[in-house]
Amino acid sequence: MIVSDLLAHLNPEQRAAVTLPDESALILAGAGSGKTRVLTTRIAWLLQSQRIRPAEILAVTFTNKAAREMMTRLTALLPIHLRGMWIGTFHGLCNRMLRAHHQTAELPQTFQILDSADQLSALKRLLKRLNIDDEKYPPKQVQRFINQAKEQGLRPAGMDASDPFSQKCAELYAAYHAQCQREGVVDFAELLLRSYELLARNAEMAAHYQARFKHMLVDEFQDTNTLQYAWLKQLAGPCGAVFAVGDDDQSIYAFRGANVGNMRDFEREYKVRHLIRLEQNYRSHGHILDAANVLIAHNTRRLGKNLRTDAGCGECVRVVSAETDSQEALWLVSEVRALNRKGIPLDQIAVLYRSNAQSRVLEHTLMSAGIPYRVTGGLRFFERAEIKHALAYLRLLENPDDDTAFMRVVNFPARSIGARTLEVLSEAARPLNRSLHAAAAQLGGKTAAHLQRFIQLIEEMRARTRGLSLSETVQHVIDASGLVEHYRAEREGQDRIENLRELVNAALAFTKEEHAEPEAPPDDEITPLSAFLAHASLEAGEHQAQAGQAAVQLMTVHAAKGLEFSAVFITGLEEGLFPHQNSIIDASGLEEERRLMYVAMTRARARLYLSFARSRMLHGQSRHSLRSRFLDELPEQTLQHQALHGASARSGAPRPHASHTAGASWTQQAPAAPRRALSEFSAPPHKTVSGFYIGQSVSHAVFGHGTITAFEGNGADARAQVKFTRSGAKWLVLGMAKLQPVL
DNA sequence: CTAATCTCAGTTTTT
DNA sequence: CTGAGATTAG
Repeated sequence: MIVSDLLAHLNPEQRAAVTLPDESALILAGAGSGKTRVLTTRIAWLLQSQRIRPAEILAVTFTNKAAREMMTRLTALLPIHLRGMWIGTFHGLCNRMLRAHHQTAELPQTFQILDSADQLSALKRLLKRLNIDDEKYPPKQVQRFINQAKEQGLRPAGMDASDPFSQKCAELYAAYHAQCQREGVVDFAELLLRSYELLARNAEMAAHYQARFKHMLVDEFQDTNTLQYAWLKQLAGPCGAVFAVGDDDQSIYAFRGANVGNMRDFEREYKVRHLIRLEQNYRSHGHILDAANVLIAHNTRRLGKNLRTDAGCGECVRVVSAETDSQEALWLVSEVRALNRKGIPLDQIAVLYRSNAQSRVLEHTLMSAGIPYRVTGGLRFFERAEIKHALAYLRLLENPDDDTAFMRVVNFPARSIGARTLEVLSEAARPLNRSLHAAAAQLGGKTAAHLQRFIQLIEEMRARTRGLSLSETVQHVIDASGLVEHYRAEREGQDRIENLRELVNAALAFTKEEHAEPEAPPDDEITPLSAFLAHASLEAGEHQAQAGQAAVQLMTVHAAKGLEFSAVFITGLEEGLFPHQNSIIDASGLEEERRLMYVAMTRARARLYLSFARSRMLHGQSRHSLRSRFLDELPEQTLQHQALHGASARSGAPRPHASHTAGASWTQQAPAAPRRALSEFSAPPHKTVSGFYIGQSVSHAVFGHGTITAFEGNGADARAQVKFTRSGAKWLVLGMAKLQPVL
């Protein structure tokens, strides 16, 4: 691809951004303005027209997905190899840097990365060890404190605590740090801070990197926190050109430490002469865009931006009021059907909500109607319990002193090593300042016998896996640890075993990928296992990717950022819910909620629905609420109102006299017979097994009423998982169970 | 040491 | 109403 061709396809602002001279610039990229395109084209332009070498470029993103996408697009664009270019997430790049300089950074070569859950359990262990009342110092709060401190670039020594709580937390920070150091582990924030300190303390090294990276490109700059910005500055040095792309109107992670102020600071500190606004929107139709523009204009302290489109006005934004949440869900189902009939694929329809709890009713209603859906969010692959168990064994192979991993699996599967034994062990380890593993070896007595067996098991595993490939190692570990055996005995264990097998595949795939990308740090030999473990920590894995089958997309507004859909439903637009109660109290919180609403609206291409319910089941009881103030901030001429009431309201709302569960009465009154629903779809939405299908309502002689949620096996072995209203989920052999369809 | 029972809180979460 | 986490009984 010739770069001039690429440039010809850009609009003037995009082109201006792509071809900016060798200096720092801030690009205000509105929603749907071709941000990624500008970023990748800029890199292509630098390489081809400016004779910049790949090794002189660093591009940083927040998510692995964004990094991958940039990589993919670049390789499609350019014939040359991108060897030497640093593209990745903040954490990924810091990891790479720390591995390369582990000695200077005072880390073991095989340091492990703690994810948030690991960090929390490490802290709990610490509190217990120090006999600290976790009522007074809740682990979660201590965790927050430490991470916030790190994100400010602070170490315990440099903290001046004003109150006793902070004082104690600072002490705990110090103790936690010592513990991590002893165990050879780092948490997410530590990756960044260590990397930052590495450069700050080694002028020579800093100078090396500063000279190397002549161009640094930053995606989603509005989401950077104080430490990430400091890291960038450190790496860029006085001469590096930083190309920052972001949108202050889409800053929705302030609650997590993101500092939009970085944009203003950057503008000032880097004396940015070129502030380019990308205001041409290629996604949404006119009315949708107008409505979003007017909404976000209610925020103060903006850098200022107004999106425009060449597409026509398009359809009006539909504002729908329902009596109850279940009526809202019923309406949504019928609307989804209508859209699908009109030819809009299900995966082009998104249902968004403010908080995860809201998905429940929606899921239930969609399932009863037989409409396939996919929920984004929830547990990801590497976060599943069985996977974390397997990884813990692997971590112990790599580093026996990793006490977090040790504690996780020392008694899993059960080996009769209980709380008492472990207390004794930890008591023994403390004065020695040794790891649990090391202390166990020296522990005598009969209680220690089981413990010795465990130590032996780990050592045996290490011996047996020496020389094996990565995937063979994983395979050996899941067998030898007894994990597979343990789950085989469990009723719900089949899925977990499946996931463990998947882990072996993941290891195999990882080995292949690494081979394709020869980007190992130059000076040190990192073991494949260590690299794989880092990969597992840094990339939690796709959100349960259901092999691309057409399904309605359900997710929180946060999760929808960066995505786009033909039709978008924003549900639960009620005061207290969206904007959320906890955010209403102060102006900045409210503005972030408004930005959230703005992000949600700008996901839609052709059709946007905004709905709210006057009463909603919340925490087990129905609550009345007012329509969201955001609805009143939209321009009337872009809207089209609809109020739901009457028959469907009654059928969807058995509330006032509901002594039986909503679920049971609901399903009986589900308006559409599922079989008819099937014919309404252009493509059959689900497969049938012996005449049954996922989402079907059935009844069983013993267990009562339920819904089919999954299938496995075939022929005479075919089994269905049924979620029973009263007795929970069960696997039933279809040939035996005599399930009756309920209409 | 496990299993059953109770209590209690209950936004959003790229790494 | 749910689900996690702690407490208590076998």
